[in-house]
Amino acid sequence: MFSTASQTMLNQSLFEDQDLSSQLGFFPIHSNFSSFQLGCSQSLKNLAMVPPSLAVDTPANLSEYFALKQKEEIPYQSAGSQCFSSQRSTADYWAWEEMNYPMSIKRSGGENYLGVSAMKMKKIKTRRKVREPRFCFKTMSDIDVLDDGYKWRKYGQKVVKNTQHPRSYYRCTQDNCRVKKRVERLAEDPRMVITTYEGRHIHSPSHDEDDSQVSSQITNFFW
DNA sequence: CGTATTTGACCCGCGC
DNA sequence: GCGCGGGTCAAATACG
Repeated sequence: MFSTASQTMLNQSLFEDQDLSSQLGFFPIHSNFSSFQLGCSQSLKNLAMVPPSLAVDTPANLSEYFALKQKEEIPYQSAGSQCFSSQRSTADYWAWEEMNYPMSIKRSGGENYLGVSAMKMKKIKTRRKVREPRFCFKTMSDIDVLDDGYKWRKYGQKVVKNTQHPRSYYRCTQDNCRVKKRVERLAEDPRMVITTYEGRHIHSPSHDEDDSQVSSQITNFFW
């Protein structure tokens, strides 16, 4: 069902580092992207992987998956148990999300460097604040801002160190909805777009289409 | 003219 | 304490 041209290209890209992916149970992605700087096993305790059967490979599928995610219709899996037990064949995993509790990790250099994401988790631990749930996608697309059914307003752009592509920051335009997302391109492969969502919408997508119909179609499609 | 984007300034947590 | 760097703010600008 996902045997599209983009899927093939995506997999080729993702499989570049077979060792690390099989070792960690998820794909090593752009080392300069803070949310993906989790190349150590400890961090997996705080991640939930997207089930392979629900892997999405195109912007359209991303939109569908995101819609489901927002409605909590897709159960989260604990990466800590899934990745290192029976599910060793994790080649289809390509996205992850943070679980909503702090982790105790120590910062280390090189490939195991933990970026902002992890550092903020540490802050949360000390401040006893709960971080908004986050999950992210790696998608092959010419379009930076993928249509996920929600309306976003850009509030910042930043050139992250050691990358040539700027990271863009968006906020949901809906009143009282504090969902944010970050969009950036992979340095190693500019064809890939990484979208990170933070928080959960308090409303349904503001699309012109018939949302309920779309939703039911998606549900039937997956389950 | 109202709304969205751009972009430099600013904030703040972290490591040294 | 200081500097770095990611994230956010907000004034200026663009756009319709």
